[in-house]
Amino acid sequence: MAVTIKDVAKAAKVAPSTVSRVISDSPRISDQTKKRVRQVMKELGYHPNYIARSLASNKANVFGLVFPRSGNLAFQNPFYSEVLRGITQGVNEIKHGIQLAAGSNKDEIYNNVVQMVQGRRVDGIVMLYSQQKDKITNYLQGLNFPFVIIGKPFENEGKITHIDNDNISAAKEGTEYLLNLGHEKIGFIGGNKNLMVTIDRLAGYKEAMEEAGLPVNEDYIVYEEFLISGGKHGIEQLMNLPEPPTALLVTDDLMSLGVLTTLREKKMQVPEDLSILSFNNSMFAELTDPALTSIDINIPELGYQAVTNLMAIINNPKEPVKRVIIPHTLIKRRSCKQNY
Amino acid sequence: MAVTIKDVAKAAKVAPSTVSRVISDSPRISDQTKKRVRQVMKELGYHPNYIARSLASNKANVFGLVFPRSGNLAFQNPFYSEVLRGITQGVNEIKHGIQLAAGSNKDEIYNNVVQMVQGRRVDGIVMLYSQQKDKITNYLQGLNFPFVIIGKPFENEGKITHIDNDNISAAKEGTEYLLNLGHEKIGFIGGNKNLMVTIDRLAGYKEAMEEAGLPVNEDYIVYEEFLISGGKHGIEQLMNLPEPPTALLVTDDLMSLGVLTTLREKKMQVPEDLSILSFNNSMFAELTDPALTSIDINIPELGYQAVTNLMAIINNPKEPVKRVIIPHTLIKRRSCKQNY
DNA sequence: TTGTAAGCGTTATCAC
DNA sequence: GTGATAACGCTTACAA
Repeated sequence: MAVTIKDVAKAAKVAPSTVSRVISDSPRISDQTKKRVRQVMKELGYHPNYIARSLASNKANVFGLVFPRSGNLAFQNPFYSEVLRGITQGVNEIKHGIQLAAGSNKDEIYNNVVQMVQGRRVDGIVMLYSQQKDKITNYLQGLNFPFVIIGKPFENEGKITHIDNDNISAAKEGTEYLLNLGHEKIGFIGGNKNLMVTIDRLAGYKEAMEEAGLPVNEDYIVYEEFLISGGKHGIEQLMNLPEPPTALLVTDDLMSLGVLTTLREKKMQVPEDLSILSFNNSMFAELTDPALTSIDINIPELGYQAVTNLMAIINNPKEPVKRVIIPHTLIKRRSCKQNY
Repeated sequence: MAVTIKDVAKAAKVAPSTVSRVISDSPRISDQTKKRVRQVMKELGYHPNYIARSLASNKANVFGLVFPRSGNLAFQNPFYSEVLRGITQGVNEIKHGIQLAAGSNKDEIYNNVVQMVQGRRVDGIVMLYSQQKDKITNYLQGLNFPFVIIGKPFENEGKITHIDNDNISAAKEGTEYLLNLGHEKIGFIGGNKNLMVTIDRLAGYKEAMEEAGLPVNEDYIVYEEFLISGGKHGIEQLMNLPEPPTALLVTDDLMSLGVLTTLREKKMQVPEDLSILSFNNSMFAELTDPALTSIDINIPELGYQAVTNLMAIINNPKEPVKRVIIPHTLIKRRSCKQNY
């Protein structure tokens, strides 16, 4: 069996509680004893049993991460590895672990979350997506369990701390950029209709169109998955219109990749025949041909802030609800062009 | 505070131990009591505290996953989301949780692993990569802690259960496919030199060349990261040779994407000017132009088998060491062409 | 500054 | 079949 606090206590000729205090570096222990106890810990190769610690202190020091379902291929989007990078950095700074809730369907993930939460395996949850009428979100809220959302909550926006971009403004600015290039027939390829990110980006698009005094043509708006294939389907629909758009707002780089591929098959040139303004500025954006003009949303920072804010909520139950907005930047590359 | 086993016991007028037995569906409890206790559990909304259970039973029911460092962008490779899909399925079937060890540098990840292991937070570990002289692998082996590797161990191959493809054969078959198309000047773009997958695929490539009686030109062999940029750098080097190859073995689809992009910039045609045989058959493979001929290695199955075999090791300490080989398939698309 | 002892919510080993 | 009760390894009043 492994070395316990008692073994250390015995060897150092102190009480177990003293060892515990040394571990937590309590100021009420003399430097001398600390030194001695630490020495013994080292000699015996002691390592705290976190499970026992969790039980006694009622703290897991682990956060749970909720992914969209992995059957849904959208989960292959580089968004998740990038956000994970920020999360990883955050939890390492506060010496927390991360546990995943994932599965091939909604129920599986939901059960995962219930077990993490009720099983006391995590102190808080980061939701990596946000969508309408989400069972998990409702569950956590009902329990008043600490959690944050990356994205904008569907409802109770004022009650749930969330880390988001200002997607309305981002899409509005993107649209305005295209408008300024002289485009009027601008298409919109959104993600899943239930996702808040889709809803917001669409709103920004419409706002810009309306402010420019242009009609919002519903035929120009399509919804697809955040996937290469989504982009393919989306562009197919738009190009089949009697009067196809001259520019496109594509809400995800992966989709843009699909759009580009399909257009190439159709022997259409980007940006000569069609301008594309993409979102997320993932690693693909600068590697396509032409490189994509894309709105960078600083994905790792979304993850990092999620962790930081979750920790704040747990440490202080009276922590005010926050809406943290991560700034976005339009990265101009070569997929947009003046329209004459 | 939450409902405990004692609350249930009191309400059901039985002993806590009886409740515990009902939970584990012990055959020594009458159906009557089971029914009654279960009823009470439902009424009170009881959920077991897994932390307490872990402490008492000395089982975490959680597996740890070790990722390559997230600073290393290679971790953005779709390989990881795909392998996660298989792992997720596996752990859900056996009702286990998953905890991540990740970080921006080797030490961070190593510390993560030590904490998971010594902190008793996990019962076993899945290594999602394999490379030479890996500190973590050595640590786990020294402790005789249950773990499996996805890929081939650098050393002690006969002592570590691992889930792998037959990468030597895969690369050999791929090379032979190109040879049969009439290519003789075949280049090889590998991943990091320390990765076993690189070493094996290179070996297969060389074997095929030698068996065909062709010289292995070291200039034709380059090592890059499993990234789009890796592909770009790789192809740059090869095209700068006085006599560039007519066909390429590219050991990752993401790399192939980079190769394709660079070639397009250089106005070179695939497969007319250069044939490309790629690996992994990730979601990009069929979406590039031309679609990539790629060797499918069934990534989710690697993950699923990793979990299954890890569980077997934990359940039976005498479980024999295994080398599980997941079959590969050459998926022919449009990136390879006869050479005249 | 340190020690004693109760308790965290289970499981497991005895009894009966 | 079921009930006491002692672990599991730690934290944390409360004492001293």
